[in-house]
Amino acid sequence: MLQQTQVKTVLPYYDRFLKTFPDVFKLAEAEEATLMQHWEGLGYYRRARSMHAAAKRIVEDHDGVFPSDFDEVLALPGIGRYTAGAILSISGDQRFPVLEGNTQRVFSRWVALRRPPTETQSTKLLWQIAESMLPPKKGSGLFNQAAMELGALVCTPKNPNCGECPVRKHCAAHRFGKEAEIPGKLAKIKYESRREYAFVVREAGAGDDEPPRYLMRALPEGVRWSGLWDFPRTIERSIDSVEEAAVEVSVSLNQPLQIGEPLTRIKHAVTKYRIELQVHHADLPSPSASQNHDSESPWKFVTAKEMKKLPLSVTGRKIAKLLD
DNA sequence: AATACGGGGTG
DNA sequence: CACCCAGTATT
Repeated sequence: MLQQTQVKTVLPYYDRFLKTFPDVFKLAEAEEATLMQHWEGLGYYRRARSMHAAAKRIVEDHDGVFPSDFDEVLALPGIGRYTAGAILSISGDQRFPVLEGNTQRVFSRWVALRRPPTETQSTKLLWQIAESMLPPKKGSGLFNQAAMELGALVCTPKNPNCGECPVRKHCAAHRFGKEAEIPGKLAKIKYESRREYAFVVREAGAGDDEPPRYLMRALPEGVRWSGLWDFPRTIERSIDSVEEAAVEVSVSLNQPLQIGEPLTRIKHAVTKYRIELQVHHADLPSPSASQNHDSESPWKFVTAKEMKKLPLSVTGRKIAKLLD
């Protein structure tokens, strides 16, 4: 959960997660949708799927006991060098270093590294530094956590609080007065603006006493928000007009889509993309077609109440709230 | 080596 | 708005 996500953000998720999945067996046998439900809003959803796969493998290959061998931990899905080192140093005080956002910055300043820390050579050097600074025998877990905590609370990206830093006397960046310029600037991200469209398709021909149902589907493997549910929407490229978007969505629905009134406009960001999502109502002109989709189709009509129990993307959730 | 993957917090 | 977060997997 903590990969690329601030501790403060994770805390409430973590507590709920442990209550629902108190051990590796519960996690392994859970439905993926249940897992995703608990992950909703955290982002980087592949982490949840990887964790699920890892739990299954721990049950199958390790008799339900988390491995203590570095290479076996590293081999688990979703676990790289950082996470393997963090787990083994913190849980068993094994002597492995960690290098992540915080320690990258802390050690870059420590040695006054000129180059951006993400360059291959820098990364190699920083891992060596992290390893060399570990206490020789006991205490690697405590050291790693302290180093990360120092980065999170004192040695911050902007306006580092060197006056409070317990190790400032040994920090090369501070000695040179270069703490503001180090770590070196990363290559500037090229942001890309996109316009995308979503459609709220209300089921035609439902009785007046029935709650309305809306078309949704779970995103398939290999696309954004894989494993989450969402309304029909465009994805993967910018689209200029609602008409063009309707055609695109019609293809995936395998039936024509009649554009209705605009409902809302949601701005959000996915990595380098800044997306303006235009949301329209829409109809399926032939009611029979809306009921007779084949069993291969992922699309389903869902009530607002049912949406509350499905894992939705954040934008999907925002739209769902408007329908309730 | 570059890119995809989310969403929220912060200055 | 730009940058960053207790990164990993894939191309």
